Amino acid sequence: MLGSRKTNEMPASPARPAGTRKSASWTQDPDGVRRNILAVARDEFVENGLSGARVDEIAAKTSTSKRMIYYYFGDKEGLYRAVLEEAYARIRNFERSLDLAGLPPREAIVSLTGFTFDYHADNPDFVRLVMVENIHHARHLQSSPKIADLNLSVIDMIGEVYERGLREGVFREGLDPIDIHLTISALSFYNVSNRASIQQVFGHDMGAPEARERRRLSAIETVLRMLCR
Amino acid sequence: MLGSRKTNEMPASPARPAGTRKSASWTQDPDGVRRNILAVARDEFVENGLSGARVDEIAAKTSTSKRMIYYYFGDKEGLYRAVLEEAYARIRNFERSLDLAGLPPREAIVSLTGFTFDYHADNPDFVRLVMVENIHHARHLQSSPKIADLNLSVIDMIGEVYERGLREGVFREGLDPIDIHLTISALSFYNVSNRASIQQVFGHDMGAPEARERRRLSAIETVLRMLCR
DNA sequence: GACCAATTGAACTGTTTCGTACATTTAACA
DNA sequence: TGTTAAATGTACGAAACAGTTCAATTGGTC
Repeated sequence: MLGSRKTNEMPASPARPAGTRKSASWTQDPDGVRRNILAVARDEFVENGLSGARVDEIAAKTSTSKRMIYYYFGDKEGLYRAVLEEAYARIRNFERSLDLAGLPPREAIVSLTGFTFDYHADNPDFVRLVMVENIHHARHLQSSPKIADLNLSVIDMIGEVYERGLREGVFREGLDPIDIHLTISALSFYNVSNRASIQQVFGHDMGAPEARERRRLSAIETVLRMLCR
Repeated sequence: MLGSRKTNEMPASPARPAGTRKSASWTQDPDGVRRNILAVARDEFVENGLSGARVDEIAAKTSTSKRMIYYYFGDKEGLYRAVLEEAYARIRNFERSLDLAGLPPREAIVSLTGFTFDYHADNPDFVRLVMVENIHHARHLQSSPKIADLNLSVIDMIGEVYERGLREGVFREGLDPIDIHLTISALSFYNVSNRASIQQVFGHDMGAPEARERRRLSAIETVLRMLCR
């Protein structure tokens, strides 16, 4: 089975022909180099964790050199922090793209749960990065600015939908938006984060398309039942 | 705040007075030494992951020496595997202690969910170890014998209770015992595994007693609603 | 108290790994 | 075309680290 682990190649600059790494002539493309390093680094951190990842290995897989990693990111932790920030920026973007205000409460919850589930299933790298970060007690999230403010928007979104559902009489009272979010997240996260151990212990592959689809429907149903009267 | 990270000291042998590590005289207590090493190693692996943990550091924190680690466990991976096996053996024991057959279906599910939730909350080390193992694609669970058979019992237990609930008309049809288990696990695991990142992003501490209790009730309620007509 | 096997200590080895020094090349622009 | 600052390559240093060597000590047993 080939290509199960496809490395994010992404040439640093279009002017540097693929296969001719480190050729004599190149176009200045600091942003491309940065992105290239970040993509490779994410793969490595996701695969081996923070301590497990090797700077030399990352360097070897980029179109540039180890020198550039330190040039742009300072040190290994700086690189890791950049990877982490990018990952969180992405999911924020995703969440912003949701427009629940236009949907009836029930449909809004179905949509939110489905999208959240899919985002996790489609982006195991994000899930694994969050796992790695939690092993490190989220120390790097802490030292990183601009992460705190963003994700509160999800809670606000849920709060708005929940209020609406309450007024329309479809949702039951006494629920906490954070609790709702945690439930949706837990049901979306766990299948991906614990896929390997579940596979080993139960011989059940959560990644298989049918299993995933069944689990998706189950998650949506569960969240609905949690909310509705 | 002292003692938030209490190292499992556990002297290797009673005859070796605490504080007098490596004294001239000792009692033969291979099992005690083994347990001491395992306890310290678990702390280190749980705290730093497999790659992050340092054999020298583990050795320094035991009442014995690095030599003994290699003497008993072969190498770092062997030690890690032993820690992992012990952790799974423990939760198996816990699960065996449950007697759901004597309870009416609803109460059985309430009990199972509550106990599972509590076990995870009370044993963050187990949760973190499973996270570490999943980062490594559960490679060590695979190479370890005797892990597969044990946990199927939970599924059987759930299956039995579910069947009973169906016959008595309290549960709805069409559910899969594995799916039920995954839901209970997800709701129990996530709060612990992602506690640090949730704390950072939402400023909400899942570990605080009130938050934990609220979440516990929510999990039970959610599982009940998932199952009942 | 003598013997043997289990158990232990300390120093050491070879490798891995992060990070840097230093020289050099190149793009951009006057 | 000459100047300058940004960008890059190579080779190296120093520390960290897993695992080993070799000798020695000790407990149990007869």
